[in-house]
Amino acid sequence: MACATSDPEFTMNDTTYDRIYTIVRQIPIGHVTTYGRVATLAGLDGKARLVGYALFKVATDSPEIPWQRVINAKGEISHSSLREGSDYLQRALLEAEGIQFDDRGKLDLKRYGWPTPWA
DNA sequence: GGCTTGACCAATG
DNA sequence: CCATTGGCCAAGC
Repeated sequence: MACATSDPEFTMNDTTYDRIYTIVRQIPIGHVTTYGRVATLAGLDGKARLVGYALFKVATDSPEIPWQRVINAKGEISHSSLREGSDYLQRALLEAEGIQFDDRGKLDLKRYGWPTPWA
């Protein structure tokens, strides 16, 4: 099979997941985005559910992906039964990037939202 | 191949 | 603000 692409990251087929990985990797430090936003940027507008599901799978398989910078539309960190207890870890990682959280564990999307400027 | 579950979102009441 | 509903797609059984 002929692979004309020189980039090892784009040698894979443009599957749903590969697009999500690419978007998440482009999130700069100190900024965050929502699942819906990633879905839209990945061409999966309205399918935010896929982002969450796919991202979770790659999170454990691809530590190079800053999945911690992806949160829900409420500007809060989502948590699942499996990740319950690790929610603090995600928050700690974001705080380490200079992101401040509210008492309720929320952050200001207007300030940390990406891509900027936030709508 | 059909049913259930899932890190979601937007709209409605 | 919280609860409920509909939608969308993929993976597991």
